[in-house]
Amino acid sequence: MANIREIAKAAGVSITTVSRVLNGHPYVKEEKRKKVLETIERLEYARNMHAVHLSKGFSNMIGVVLPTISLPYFSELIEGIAEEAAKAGIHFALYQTNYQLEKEIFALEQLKQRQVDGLIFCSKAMSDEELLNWRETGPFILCQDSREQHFSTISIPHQEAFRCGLDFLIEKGHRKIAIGLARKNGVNSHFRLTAYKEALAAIGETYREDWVFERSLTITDGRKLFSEWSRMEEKPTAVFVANDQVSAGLYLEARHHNIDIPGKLAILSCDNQPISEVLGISTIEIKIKDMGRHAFRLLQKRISGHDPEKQIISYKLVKRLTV
Amino acid sequence: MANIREIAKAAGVSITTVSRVLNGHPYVKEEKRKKVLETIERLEYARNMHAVHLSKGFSNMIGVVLPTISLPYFSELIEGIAEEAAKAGIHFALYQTNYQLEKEIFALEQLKQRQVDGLIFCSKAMSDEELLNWRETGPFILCQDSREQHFSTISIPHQEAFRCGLDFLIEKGHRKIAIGLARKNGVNSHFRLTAYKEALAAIGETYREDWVFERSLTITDGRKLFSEWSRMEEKPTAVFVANDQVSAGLYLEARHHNIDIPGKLAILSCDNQPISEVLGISTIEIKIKDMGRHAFRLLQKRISGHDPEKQIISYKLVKRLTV
DNA sequence: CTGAAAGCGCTTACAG
DNA sequence: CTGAAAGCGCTTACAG
Repeated sequence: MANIREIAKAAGVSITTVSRVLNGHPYVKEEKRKKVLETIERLEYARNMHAVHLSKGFSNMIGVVLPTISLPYFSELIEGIAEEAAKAGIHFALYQTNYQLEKEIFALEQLKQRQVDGLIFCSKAMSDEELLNWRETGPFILCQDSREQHFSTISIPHQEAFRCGLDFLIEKGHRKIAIGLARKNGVNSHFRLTAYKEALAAIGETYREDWVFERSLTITDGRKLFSEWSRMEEKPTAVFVANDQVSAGLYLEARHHNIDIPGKLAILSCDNQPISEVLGISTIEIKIKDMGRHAFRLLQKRISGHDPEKQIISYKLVKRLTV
Repeated sequence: MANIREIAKAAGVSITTVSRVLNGHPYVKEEKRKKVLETIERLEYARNMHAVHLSKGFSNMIGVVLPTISLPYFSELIEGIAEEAAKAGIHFALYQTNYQLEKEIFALEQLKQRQVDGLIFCSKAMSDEELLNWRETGPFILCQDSREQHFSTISIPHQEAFRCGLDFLIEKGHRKIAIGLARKNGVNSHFRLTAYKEALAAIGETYREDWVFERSLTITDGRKLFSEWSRMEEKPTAVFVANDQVSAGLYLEARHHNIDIPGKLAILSCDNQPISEVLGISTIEIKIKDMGRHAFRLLQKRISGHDPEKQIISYKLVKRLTV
């Protein structure tokens, strides 16, 4: 395929001039510009971006690190990122980790090798302390809270939001409340658990470990959660789970077994995905797509040398029929 | 950041030798190899991949072109692609098009500029004829059927699969059957429509345009579909829709209005996502993730110079409670 | 406004 | 086994 030298020769100008036309520089006589453009068209020339990247030192590509894309939470987050990235003419590569540390390290190595200009961690397994070691490697941001001041973060105030949901349940008369968490060791789960313990303390209930369900992420997990609930001797009257997929599974399975909702079992979740609306499930709305959009802009700022900053995304209780 | 020259100097060897170590070439004295590795470690050296790509002429990165990632169909497809790509140590960039022609052209231009080594079209708006003009640009494959012999394709035999679903409905006594399609002008929709017309002809029913719902993709679309159904003077007794999201929306809304399913309204869809299992919706199972895996391998073959080939993914009728 | 030349950081025949 | 040198295809001060 043609390269810049051939274009220059064919158009009867210097390589420099071709490059100027390519990059939209001013100071090129209109006549020459036309000639060059014409030649490019005729020879079907396209720049070799590898050379451009080597020369310029960056690639206009960022990396998005996440456990899996098949959860609505993450695919919405990506949508938001993708939207802003497209506007800015920036590409992105996806690094699926399944929360495996080595996959996260792999992504960081890509950053080090300049494969990408920056990284967005949608969620991670690596500890903040460990990630701190990579600080000099290149710019990255987190879509979760961190007290580490060197990290730019965008997050939902999970503790506060979760507490808001718990208080709503309590206000509705519930005292026997179980919760479902996405991961055992995630940051978000940590904050939610804290909110849970605080809320229990506030109403004088004791914390029961068997009322904290873990690894609840999918519809299928929600269905399993119902089985566990129904096998319990002493049953919680309300279950507050991590996302609408879980609540959908739980709700549908419960309905299937003719459980009175919210009479016998109240259900609350987070996200406000379409499915929760169809099913009439009460939920805490989180604007995930917005978070993705902001995440991208935040990374852009870091890439262009701004100091780290912390951003917060708002949430909102959506009352429907399951509480 | 350190470059290969500094490593060479610090290790007391030539640049060539460092490169050999980096690339795992044989013929490097163990002693030197160790020394180089040590130096790399000490200086925290990482290759600048832009230079590697320029030198080698490829980037180990492919592009995945798709309308949106927030539909389960596509996110599963990506999962399959991602899985194989990770095994092969290949990255991928996502190009979301929303079926906009210029976005698809953009992706093809990236290919031309060597930004990616190849392209997987998960679904596209561009016609086969137009895409044919890009044949010389670089390797790409389609995840849909095409009679164009120059394209590698992997596909579900949509016409056959859809007919299988229709025959199942007919066998159950339905004659007034409506269908829902994802897009008006998609290839898949075309095949499904053909199957529909053939099935109607086979039972001597006339084709009614108002019984073909279009743009039915999401849960919300499924709910709308129910409203349309309920407003109809003459109601179809069965609706066969494009995916489990739509059938879920339709089913839930119908249940909400106390419609007897399948007595008053039979529902069938395609995919067999978890949600169809939870709701007990009959569906045609399509192994989308498998398709993604094979799609990646198919592209790999094209990239390494193999001739185009056509692959088919199997399907299976899953009988549950809605028919 | 224009061009010759150095530089980006690798890989890889080629010669030893 | 090893290294000097050419080459990948651009960009960008610098000098005019």
